[in-house]
Amino acid sequence: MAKKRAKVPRLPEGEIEILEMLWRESAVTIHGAQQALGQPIGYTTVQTRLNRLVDKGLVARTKTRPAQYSAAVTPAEVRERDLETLVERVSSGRVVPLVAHLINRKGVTPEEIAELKALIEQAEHKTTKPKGGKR
Amino acid sequence: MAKKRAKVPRLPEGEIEILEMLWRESAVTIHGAQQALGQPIGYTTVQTRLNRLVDKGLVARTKTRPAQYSAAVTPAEVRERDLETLVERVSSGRVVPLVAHLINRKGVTPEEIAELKALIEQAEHKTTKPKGGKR
DNA sequence: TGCGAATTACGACACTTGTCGTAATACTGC
DNA sequence: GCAGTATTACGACAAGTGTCGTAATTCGCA
Repeated sequence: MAKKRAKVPRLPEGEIEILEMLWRESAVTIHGAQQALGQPIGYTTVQTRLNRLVDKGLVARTKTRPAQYSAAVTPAEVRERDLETLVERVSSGRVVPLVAHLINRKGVTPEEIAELKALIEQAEHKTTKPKGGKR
Repeated sequence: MAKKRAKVPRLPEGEIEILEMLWRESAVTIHGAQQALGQPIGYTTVQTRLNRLVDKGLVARTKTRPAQYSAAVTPAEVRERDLETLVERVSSGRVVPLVAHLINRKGVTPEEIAELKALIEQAEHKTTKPKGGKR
């Protein structure tokens, strides 16, 4: 039986590729997956990759005849981990340097600046009066 | 001969581990590397991993007798790539959602908020008056 | 009910990575 | 110059992943 995996370790690039496709498509058959991946990959290759993810508990498969595959982990779970790792790598866990990097990297549009300001505004409120922010 | 690799693809966790060690130590012998890694890994294992990185052109090795190994890629190159990938994954290349995520993830201190404000201030100037934007 | 097509199960093969052991080579102090 | 040690080169093995081919099974329906 496929073992349920609570913790999501850092996934190989290829598996993320599959998961992203599933997040976009929600549920697909092998054929659908093959199409959705868009790359020239053989049918059985897709089948194998999908099934291996099922074995790992990262993807679910229905028992219906043309089996439907769907992600068993949320983007949040996977990305959270990646993000965590990256923040750690890039700036030892510090958020500000990373944001600085992001902003300076390619520049931001005036619209984005406005949005960022709003974000900080919000954060400021949450910080100064942590009345009962959920989570 | 080791082929020089201009582009740095997404590296496996283990190789990053080695590179990070090298960035910290700047240059080490195999013994040094083994020590620096801090983990109970065999000498030849370290040797192999290091040499494989050399083959890929990511690490340089001197021809001195106890060879000195050092990173041939900068943290910036590797992180830039990781960052690029992540921004793409998390928010399709959009910076704002990612920043939002970062801020909401663990919250930020008032000091950080001040720093963020300053950052945006700067970005704003750069954007509103692109007097001589090089590029 | 039996055939052809769709679907699935299995297993194979190459490459990468982590882990070593062992053989070959280079140095060093006598 | 040589023995003994430090260093390096080579090759091996297991696990994981990407790629398939082919055999087995299940359906739909004539």
